[in-house]
Amino acid sequence: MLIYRDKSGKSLDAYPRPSVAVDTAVLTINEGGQLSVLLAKTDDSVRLPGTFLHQGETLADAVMRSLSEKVGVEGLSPTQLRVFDDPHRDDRGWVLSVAHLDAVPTGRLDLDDQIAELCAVDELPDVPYGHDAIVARAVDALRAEYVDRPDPRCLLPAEFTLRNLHALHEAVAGQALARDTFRRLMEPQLIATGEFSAGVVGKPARIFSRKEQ
Amino acid sequence: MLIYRDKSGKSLDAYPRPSVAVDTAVLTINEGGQLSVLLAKTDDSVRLPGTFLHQGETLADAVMRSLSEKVGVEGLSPTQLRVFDDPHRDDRGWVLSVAHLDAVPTGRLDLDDQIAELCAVDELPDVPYGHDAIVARAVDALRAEYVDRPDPRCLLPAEFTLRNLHALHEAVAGQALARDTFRRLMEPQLIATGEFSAGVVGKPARIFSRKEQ
DNA sequence: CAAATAGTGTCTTTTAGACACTATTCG
DNA sequence: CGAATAGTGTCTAAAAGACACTATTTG
Repeated sequence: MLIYRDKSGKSLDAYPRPSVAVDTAVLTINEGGQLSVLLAKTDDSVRLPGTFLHQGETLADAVMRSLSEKVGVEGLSPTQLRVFDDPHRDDRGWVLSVAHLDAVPTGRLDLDDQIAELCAVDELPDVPYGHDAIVARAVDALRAEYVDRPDPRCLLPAEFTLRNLHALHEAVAGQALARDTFRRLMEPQLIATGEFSAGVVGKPARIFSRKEQ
Repeated sequence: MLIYRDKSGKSLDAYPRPSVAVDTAVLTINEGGQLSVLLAKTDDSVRLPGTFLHQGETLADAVMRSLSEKVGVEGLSPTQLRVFDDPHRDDRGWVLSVAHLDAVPTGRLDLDDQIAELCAVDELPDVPYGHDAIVARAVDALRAEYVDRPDPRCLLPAEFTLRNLHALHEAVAGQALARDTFRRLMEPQLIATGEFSAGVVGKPARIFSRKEQ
């Protein structure tokens, strides 16, 4: 490894460096069909799950490690949101936090109530470290991803009806979406399996799957 | 300040920490009316201007400090793009880089050719450290900002004609924009000063100013 | 006057939204 | 059969695009 020295001859190591943390807003649809965020319970507060970045690790790896340890969910795809960089935001010292968004498939979380809980994003309690801003931004980012695509985060199972997809989109958007316009936009982006739903009242619905992405 | 210790009793300081740099894609419109990016010349390469984050400093401050030192431009508004976090991207050691976007008013740069140059974004040469990806992302972000607003980065002077604004938008978008649609979208978002342009061939054009943002 | 630019009016196409109607299932 | 849901067709309103026409200046 090259040793870098600046104009005054100091090496890189001579300068103070910040600790770097990752905090993640894990979004999912709760049992009531509401867009919700995963919160970790600590001794004195409720906050987003996070961890410090280890040497040789990417930010995405750190996010996945923290989620694997705290909620036992694997195989996600964290997306960076922004860096929170107020030098005094953390009373433990100089800590930069890189906020992330991730999403877990509907109903796939099996939480230990002692350490974690789901909270609907429009009923968020007070959380420390500006984590409410991270949640707001994560929700905006997820909404933007879902505006014109069926299910980019694979929140539904591999096969689903247009009704399932419509309900998912309404949960993500937080508002009612016109049925007709939704259909016109989504149907061309799906593959009809030829199967039909059964067992519930009403005409059986075509079952679709996602196109390869 | 509280001393934080983790489960194993170590304090925050006991863990290795990365150096954190900022790199900025400074976009402007060059004299030929092309969207261009500012590149800093070093002994052995051409790259985006950047610096290391100092203690007690925000990322935005570090960006503004580097631009003030390198190109003598003040009063900008850096926007975070993303963190580049490949542990081996920098051969000087473990360095995270936070990429930023900024924009300087058209023609306001007065560059020293020895240390900096403007380069049209669609004619970018090879640059190290994945800086080409930063430029691409900065261009996307700037385009998104200009899609539905007149001049959010104040690239034009305080007063301008619709023709000036149209030319700016075509430079940012990198493609021709229909005159009629552009007019319909922008005119309601501008304030007519009551003044008219003069001295060039053609009917004098109304002069507009930006609404307070 | 010719060339160049600004500004307005209007027509068409496309898209979004609303809504009605038919089809098929369960209980 | 009635309630519930799926799927299709059609009408209307809004937006985008195309284009022609008029207005006003310079040279």
